[in-house]
Amino acid sequence: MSDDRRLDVLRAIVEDYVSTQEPVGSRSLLDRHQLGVSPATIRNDMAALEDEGYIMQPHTSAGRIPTDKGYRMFVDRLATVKALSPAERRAIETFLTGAVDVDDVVQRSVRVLAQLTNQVAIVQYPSLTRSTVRHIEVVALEGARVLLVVITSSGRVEQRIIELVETPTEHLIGEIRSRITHATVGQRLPEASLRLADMIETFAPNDRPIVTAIVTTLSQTFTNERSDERIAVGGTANLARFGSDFDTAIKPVLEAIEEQVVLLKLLGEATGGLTVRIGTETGHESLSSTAVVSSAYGLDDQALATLGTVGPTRMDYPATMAAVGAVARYVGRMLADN
Amino acid sequence: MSDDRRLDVLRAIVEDYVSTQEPVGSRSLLDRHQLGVSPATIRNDMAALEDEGYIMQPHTSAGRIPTDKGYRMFVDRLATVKALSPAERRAIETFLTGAVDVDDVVQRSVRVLAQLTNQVAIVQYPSLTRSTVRHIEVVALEGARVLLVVITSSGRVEQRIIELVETPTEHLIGEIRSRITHATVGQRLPEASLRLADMIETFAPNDRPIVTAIVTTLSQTFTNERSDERIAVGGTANLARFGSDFDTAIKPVLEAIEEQVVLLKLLGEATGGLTVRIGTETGHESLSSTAVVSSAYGLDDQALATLGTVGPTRMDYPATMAAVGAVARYVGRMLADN
DNA sequence: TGCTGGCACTCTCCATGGTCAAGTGCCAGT
DNA sequence: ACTGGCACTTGACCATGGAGAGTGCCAGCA
Repeated sequence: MSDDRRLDVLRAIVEDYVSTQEPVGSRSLLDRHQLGVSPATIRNDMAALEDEGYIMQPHTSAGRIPTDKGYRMFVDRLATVKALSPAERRAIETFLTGAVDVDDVVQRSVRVLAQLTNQVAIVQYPSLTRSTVRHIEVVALEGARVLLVVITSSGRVEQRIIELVETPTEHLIGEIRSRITHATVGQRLPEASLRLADMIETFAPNDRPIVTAIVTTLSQTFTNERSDERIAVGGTANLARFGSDFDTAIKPVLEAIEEQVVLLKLLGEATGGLTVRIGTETGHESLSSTAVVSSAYGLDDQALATLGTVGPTRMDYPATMAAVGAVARYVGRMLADN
Repeated sequence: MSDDRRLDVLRAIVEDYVSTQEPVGSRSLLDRHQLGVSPATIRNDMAALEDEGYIMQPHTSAGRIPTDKGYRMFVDRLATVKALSPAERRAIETFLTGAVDVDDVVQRSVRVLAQLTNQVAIVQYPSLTRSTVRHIEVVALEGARVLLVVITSSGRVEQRIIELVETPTEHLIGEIRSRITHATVGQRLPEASLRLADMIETFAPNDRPIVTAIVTTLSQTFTNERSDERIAVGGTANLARFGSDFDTAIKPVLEAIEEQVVLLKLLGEATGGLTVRIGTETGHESLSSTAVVSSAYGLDDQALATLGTVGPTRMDYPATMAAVGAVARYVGRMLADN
């Protein structure tokens, strides 16, 4: 028995099942693919594939459907990369080009990704902790209020307003601004946070309460988990494609979306390239019929955050992977230009 | 035939149907409510209510379910206001108290509202056009870049970075800042935008290109539709309660959520108090089995934006209305304190 | 005039059972 | 090593036939 043909059969099963959503039998498989052998031969191959755990039967007299292991094999070794059509490339480009700020880039990418893949799209906002400080501004408002603004390398702007116990002199504000700028610009945020702490000592004891208040708030902003974990979700209407059983197929995904922490874990710390997590590989019981395709994006070589899609395990992997990869590249480029 | 009793029957039908989700017949209705009459009498009343369009039968030999008109009557004249439990009040309070900025207030309210009502919750961000300018900052960054920051009365902070054709002098920046501040602080944003336009003339011709660039960007920020229409959505997992038929019950709602414009229309320009839109009253064909409960929220008497919930028409109106009202009041208070 | 008990009727729901088609496993033959 | 053939399994589909819930209506009663 030829090993090659057996893998061809597996590929054919995955492709047919993905497009028809129905268990595929030996006959209908031959109708769609020229394998040059008879149904009986296919049946033997199928039996072997089933023994090895790549496919299974929903019930005795039905066709076969791929298992998670089967999809995994398909993704790793059988799928041929499907290039995006020029129209799709253009769609991504024109859609993203109009963005005016980081927020807008994220919103738009989530839309375009959902539309391209017909799945639920997730885009994580550029991580604060992985960015560097580009600019810091300290501005006195009315009374003892002070506005702090941080601009990061990815173009993200974070601001905080605090109320001091006493109104600072203009000179002090200027001094604080320039020393903070000197200490932190160009640093990664976590490191900048450390530098700030060291800086308090360099001020006169009288000024320290004010300096401490400002520095503490900035430090919090630098290491703010909440804003580091922000994500945008889109394409939830595509949940229709997940299956007809609401409780087992759709509800778990909606719940995961509500729990942003779960979503972030799903996207995972994709180190660089495309990551595909199939069924139980997601590490969540309730998402066993779900697959996640994700990719890091960033400026040049440096990963800023992650984006991806969530769909049923029976998805068109080559197309989805191509779309996720392409959007990740474009988003990275957009943020680099900024 | 007593009109009073007929309305009692309608109330009983609504209450039973909401809690059981099944058509209610004359017998089971008497089991749960002491109406002091026989089933036959109830049947006569039901027939009359059906003639008037308040209830209907899904099929000949089934119980009755309320029509949109029936729910409307219930909401307008029959429902007794259900006060929130102390535990619920406390939940809202503790949940919202921890918020650090406007963004956080909105995120938290959407969560608490979804949890209280077990429905899909929607909160519109405080409207820019209905706020006043509290503070404006113009800061020179490196090169010819300038950072503009607007702080509104509701505590919202908008910022924009622009690149000028030429590096402005520090003196010019200071001048621009003070004149803009003078012209706009305390004004509503649309009016502030008008004032800005008039201001350009007061500068020396040489400075006008720079002033114009800054003023134009600020003006755009003041009247930015995109950020005026931002909304947060939560509790989508509660869509499970909408019904079992995905395509007719759930998908339309998901699609409405994707189309933020539709959502905003749904929330509507609730002028002040609680607004309830039932079924076709939403003005959307596909949402005919959906009801929207919304309320404006704001500082004191001034409406800032709207929040509410989307649920099936067979919802617990008194409870939902109480929750929406309470959250709206708390959110208004939170933003006023700011 | 309004309420009640009774009765025939209608319609959905569900369990039953039989047929059909798809698909399988296996075996003997090439 | 592949193929054709055949017996077998099983879910999907459909018609059938109670059972149960609920109705409308009528005649009788306060």
